[in-house]
Amino acid sequence: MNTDALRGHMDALLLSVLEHEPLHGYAIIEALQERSGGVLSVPTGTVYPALRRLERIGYLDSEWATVGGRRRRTYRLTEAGRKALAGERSAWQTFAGAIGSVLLPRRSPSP
Amino acid sequence: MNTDALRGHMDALLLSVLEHEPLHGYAIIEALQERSGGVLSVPTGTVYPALRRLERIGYLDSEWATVGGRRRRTYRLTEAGRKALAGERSAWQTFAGAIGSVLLPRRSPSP
DNA sequence: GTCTACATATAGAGAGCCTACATGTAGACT
DNA sequence: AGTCTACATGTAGGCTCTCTATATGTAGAC
Repeated sequence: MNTDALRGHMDALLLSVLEHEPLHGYAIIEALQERSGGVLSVPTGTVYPALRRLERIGYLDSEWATVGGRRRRTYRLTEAGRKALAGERSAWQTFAGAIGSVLLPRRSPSP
Repeated sequence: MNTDALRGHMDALLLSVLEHEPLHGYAIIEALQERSGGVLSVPTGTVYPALRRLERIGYLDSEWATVGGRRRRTYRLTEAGRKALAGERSAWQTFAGAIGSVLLPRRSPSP
């Protein structure tokens, strides 16, 4: 389960994972996989550029840390990012509702 | 509500709309809009090429008709398209479930 | 000495959705 | 007669993002 279907939803996923705690890229990938019950395996070549893009547009900021001899870049949500997350969430609900109602229409209830 | 978010889900939408009756492009666009409660306004430049693509890979076939002096190309689901639709539906449910569980986590239930 | 896990990054390809434009009929209104 | 809107299909080109593949390096286990 892993096509281009993610397109347009990565931002929401990344912002959401960072909502309650700052994380570095590698940990974000693990968090996505864990939170989605193993469904979302997002490759590093997707996540790292996306994080930089989100930083560039002001939704994240980052700082370097060294833990156990390894360099990490830790990302945290900005205020703008927090607002964007709220927007992304409601957009997702609208979107998923719309797709759902086309794809999985409920039988008309007994009259 | 109309970004690139549709990417990867157009096939499912089109196949689904054609499940119970053949329709021509223009009518498909209207059906999508109606079924989604006005949320999905898919431009013609998206739908017509997508329909041709689906026909090329064997999920649809089409024939021309003239109704009230206007030419229509009516698309109908093939057997392969019907199978693909089933796959798209379950893929959507997996996908939406995964995104949902990342984006809208339920608070842990009282222990 | 090698392998795996941890950790980040970039280049290039590919897919497909969107904007804009082109074309044409039918019917209503002025 | 002329214009406007709804109906109806189609293509070209741009753009953005995701993915694959590759590169680099540390730490710890075996």
